[in-house]
Amino acid sequence: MAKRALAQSKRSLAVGEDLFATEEGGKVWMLLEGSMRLDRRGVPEEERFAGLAVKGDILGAEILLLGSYTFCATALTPCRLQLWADAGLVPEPSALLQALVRAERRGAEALALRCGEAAARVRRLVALLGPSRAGRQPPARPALPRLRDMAEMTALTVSTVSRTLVQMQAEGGLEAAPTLRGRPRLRS
Amino acid sequence: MAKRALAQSKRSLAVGEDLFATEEGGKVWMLLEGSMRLDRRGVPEEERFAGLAVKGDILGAEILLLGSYTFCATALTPCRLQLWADAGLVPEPSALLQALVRAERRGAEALALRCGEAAARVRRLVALLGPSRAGRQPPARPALPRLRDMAEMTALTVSTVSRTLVQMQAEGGLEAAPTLRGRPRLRS
DNA sequence: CGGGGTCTTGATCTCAATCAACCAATGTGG
DNA sequence: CCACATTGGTTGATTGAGATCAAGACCCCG
Repeated sequence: MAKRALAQSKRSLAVGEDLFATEEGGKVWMLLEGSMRLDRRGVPEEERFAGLAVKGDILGAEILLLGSYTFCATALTPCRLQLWADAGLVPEPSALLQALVRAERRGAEALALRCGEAAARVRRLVALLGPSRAGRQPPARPALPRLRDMAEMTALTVSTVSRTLVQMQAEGGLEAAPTLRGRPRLRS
Repeated sequence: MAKRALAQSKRSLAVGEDLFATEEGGKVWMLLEGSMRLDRRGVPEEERFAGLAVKGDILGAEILLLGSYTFCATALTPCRLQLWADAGLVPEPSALLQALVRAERRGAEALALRCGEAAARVRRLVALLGPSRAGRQPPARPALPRLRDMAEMTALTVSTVSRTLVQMQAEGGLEAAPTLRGRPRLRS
């Protein structure tokens, strides 16, 4: 069983993939690499975006209390995850406290993505999930999410985000953005 | 000591009062009545608003982990609070989990206050902290926060919020808003 | 009474939404 | 292998919702 648990204790997601969609086995994950968005299901399109997760954040903790997931978590960039808790593996109080603190901080940051001018918002967003700078292996994939996602997070439109990014990298604000140009996501 | 603890286990706040400003004794509170806003300190005015708390939410849990408060909590409406934890009184895992779930939910709601048209945002806001409807004793004070606060939460301006509220109560959308007209806050 | 805070209201202007093409990359099916 | 559909990104022209600027009313307090 130790072996089986180990085998299932890691996961990878491609851009656009959904963490909780397939499996309903109440597991809680920690995000090791990449960034994800949380969405409320069954809400009118516009106001679905419910939160953001970056390296070290906890996803799906509500399953331990409620027995079902509140949000739907989708990969913004390629992600690696590690099992953090499930019904048989309850986290320690200090770990829970840490998760709580991180959740509040992340909430504040997500809010800040939605005030000020368009350029400032986009800049804040890339700063938030940008630190792929220090990455070792050259990131084959562009570090930025799709424009559609960035638009929803910042409460802007795709057009505006595109214009802003173009201008940013013209001004050098985005260090030679790794050609985040068009290609459909690879589905399973 | 039991008596002392009891004596200090409740607190009340008037509109505009700050929960953590005076006392630095690392305590964690639960909001029993009213609503509060969280702010990041030392941030350029605009993007300070960091979160929202309503009845049942936990405030200041980070003190247990970090030893200092991350946010500053200010009363939007008159508040009553109860001691929830401190250095000597650590909460149970299930309570922590509950706090985490509530924090995430509240974060999502705060985000939703910043998308869509102005009218929709204000409507969502009053719906969120509005349920003073079912209140027993007639609320002497208007249940709504100051326009300044509502403006910052919705990322609108005071002018726009005012215009929106006026129109809402003209259309009956706000059931006879209890004359939320001008009066300076009462400070301590 | 004067000062500082809150709310209201009007006039003007601007930033980003909207509408609409268009290009590039991918995958699909004949 | 090539037409085609689909998805993601870019760009231009126009428009409108809300910001901005400004003034005034009201309330409270020292």
